[in-house]
Amino acid sequence: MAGKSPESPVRLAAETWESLFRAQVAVMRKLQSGPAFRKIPVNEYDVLFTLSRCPTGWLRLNELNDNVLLSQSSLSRLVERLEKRGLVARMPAPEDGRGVLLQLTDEGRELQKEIGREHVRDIAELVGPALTPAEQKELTRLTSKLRSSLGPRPAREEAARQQA
Amino acid sequence: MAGKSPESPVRLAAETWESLFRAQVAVMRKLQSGPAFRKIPVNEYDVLFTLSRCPTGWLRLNELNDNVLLSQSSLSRLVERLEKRGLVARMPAPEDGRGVLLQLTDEGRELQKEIGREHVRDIAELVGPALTPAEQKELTRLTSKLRSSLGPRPAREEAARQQA
DNA sequence: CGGCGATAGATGCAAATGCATCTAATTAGG
DNA sequence: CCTAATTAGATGCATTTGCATCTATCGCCG
Repeated sequence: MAGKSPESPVRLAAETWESLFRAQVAVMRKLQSGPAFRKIPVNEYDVLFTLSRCPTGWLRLNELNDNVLLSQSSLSRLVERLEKRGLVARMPAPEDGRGVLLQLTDEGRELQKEIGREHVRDIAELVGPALTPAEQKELTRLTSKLRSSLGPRPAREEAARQQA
Repeated sequence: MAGKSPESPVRLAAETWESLFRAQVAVMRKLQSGPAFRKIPVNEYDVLFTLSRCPTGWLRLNELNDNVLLSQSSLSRLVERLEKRGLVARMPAPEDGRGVLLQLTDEGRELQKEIGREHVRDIAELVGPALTPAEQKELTRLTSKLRSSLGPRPAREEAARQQA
């Protein structure tokens, strides 16, 4: 027998996902219970964060939906809430009459920064002691590779200018 | 890649978490939309899975709660639903009059196995092509290390004095 | 023993979520 | 051009979720 495989590829992949998933749950649980998220739920912060990272400042609702683990309708209403609270602004997409563009308001940007600072500090306290810098870099590399390999971009011609 | 930009430890940790989180979202999104989860929501499957992995077969409700990203009350009702569907059975904990023990019913075990098979296949199709076996092992190692470093067993006595 | 704070779960209720569906705008095809 | 098929978002409605609170039990200490 040429190959020693104590573990099948299928089983290995399952184990990898299991471990990744549990780690995410464990970290997220700690983060959620921290003081940073008393003012705003994690999902809503995530939207503010994604908008803050958008180079143009404006983002389409459906592109936002790729980054969040929410159904389209839930995201629609979540954004509605954020708008009602004055944290984001909407405008009809110039090139597509169906679309909606979003950006942070000044208030939204400020709140994101404020929460973001606390959030980043909490993360550092959790992840920093757990992994060496080299391990963190490797973990980043592996998760990035995994992610990019999943969604090789829906490859629309116009999609080139989305985000960097 | 010259190490030209000296990244702060805080920023590195944030980047690591960001990447881990996005990867998890991306994978979970694909898995959820797969055919395996038409019969049962992911959260509910996760409970069945955790129970199936329990060596004794019985698990306390509060221990279950550590594995799932749900509030205590939501888990309570989720289990209530599962019981109503005949997938899990409850019994009062023998040593602790407050506690509840859970185990899979035969039907629950069968459903878990059925979904589990599809689920594992889906995972393999997503993760397998994305990372080499060595990379998968390394990712497993890093996420395990991260997780174990976070929750080094919330010793009951120590846990009380953390909250204030 | 008896009281007191802490822990395990359950429950009322308001808010969030998802599914199915609807409308409007874009694109494809004759 | 005009019509069918597709896509972006919004909305009605039932289910699920979380927060606050409640009950019951456990553990501790005098």
